[in-house]
Amino acid sequence: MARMSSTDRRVELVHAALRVIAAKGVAAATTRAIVAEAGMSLASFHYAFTSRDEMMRELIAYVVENETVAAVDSIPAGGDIRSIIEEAMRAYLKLLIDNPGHEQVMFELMHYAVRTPGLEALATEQYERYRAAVSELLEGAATLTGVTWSMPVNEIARIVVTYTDGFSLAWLSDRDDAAAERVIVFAAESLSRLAVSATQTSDSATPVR
Amino acid sequence: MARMSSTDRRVELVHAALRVIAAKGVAAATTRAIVAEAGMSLASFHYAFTSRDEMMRELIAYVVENETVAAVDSIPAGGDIRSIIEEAMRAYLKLLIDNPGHEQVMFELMHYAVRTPGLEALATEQYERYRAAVSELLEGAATLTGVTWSMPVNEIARIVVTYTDGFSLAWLSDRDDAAAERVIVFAAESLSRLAVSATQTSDSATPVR
DNA sequence: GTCTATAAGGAGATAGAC
DNA sequence: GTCTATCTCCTTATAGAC
Repeated sequence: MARMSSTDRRVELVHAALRVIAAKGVAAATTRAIVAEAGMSLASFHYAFTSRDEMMRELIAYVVENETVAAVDSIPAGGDIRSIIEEAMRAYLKLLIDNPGHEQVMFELMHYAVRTPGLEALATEQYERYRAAVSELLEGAATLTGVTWSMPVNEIARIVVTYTDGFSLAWLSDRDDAAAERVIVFAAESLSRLAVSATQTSDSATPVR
Repeated sequence: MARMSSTDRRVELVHAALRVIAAKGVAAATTRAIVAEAGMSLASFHYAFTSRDEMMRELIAYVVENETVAAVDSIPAGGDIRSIIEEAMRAYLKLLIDNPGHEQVMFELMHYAVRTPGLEALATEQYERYRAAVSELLEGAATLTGVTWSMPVNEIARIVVTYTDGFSLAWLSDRDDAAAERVIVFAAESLSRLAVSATQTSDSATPVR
């Protein structure tokens, strides 16, 4: 194996670990399985990382840093706010269906982080980043359609993530595409009620309470 | 240790395993940890079960069979349909806050089942049972308040479980009670729109689409 | 039926040659 | 820097005494 900077090696090992985890779960991501996937020797692992724990910390930090919701790229152009939300959620569902392993890894890593002393903060940060990404999407959609949100956008993002996490778990358990889409239709409808047409007075919208 | 029927021993070992998992996660539920928790010898484990895998199958089947949502017992008596839904969800949130380990175990076991060949069906069944329990609650609440549901109750139950799973995950990651309650307020509001006052004609209600 | 003792293998981590 | 070989510990599972 050619020489490689320690940083590159760390990144490569993290990627290999993610592939192993996606294929077989967190429990199967032993140092041996990881180096086999990366095509390295076992000693190289401990040359790059002092311990498996350190690698897992870096892996989760990497995921939290880089894995923002990919669906954020694809704001559908036309339509009203309801259909934009619906289409964005459908796009996310498609990602899930096309690559169930990926989303399951996110869930498993989140549980791992919550369980592991010293890593709890990473789980919190992971969700903050989800909400931040969704918030951007919500603001973009509002601008596009000329509405304003009747609630802090971050609060709405929390509801969106509640929906996406919820139907993702259900889908992972029963793989029922149609049922997930029905939930999405309901979700988009309920969320669009939080949008106020900018030309309306604010109390013409339906407040939540 | 007194003699004990093999069935009793199996049940006791499953309970011990659940305690270990709640405290330290699925990965920490080794046969040794389990028998230590149960106060048995290692050999007793393999007298009761042929393998750890068999125990895990029985454990998940046990959980799926017995762990229906405890909040179902506590339908709040007074109020309209919206406040009943809200109070029931608050009751569930209280369960979560009082015993986070329990709900986390449910999530982890679900992921374990989805990952393990031969156990996928148990994950599906777990969610079906959740929905069945919630469906009962929804029908009870509808009867109590004299409304009918404008959608199949099982579909509404799916949305309810989407909400509860979603805000449970978020709460596990950030422990933000107030944020969870705000989601619950929104959820109850959105769900109550699916209720049609029995004296109204059905099209006076707001359909989802 | 229940125990102690142990087999057999996989895990993380390290020593030391090159 | 990277490798092979190995250490030590912990895992599931079993053998065999009582």
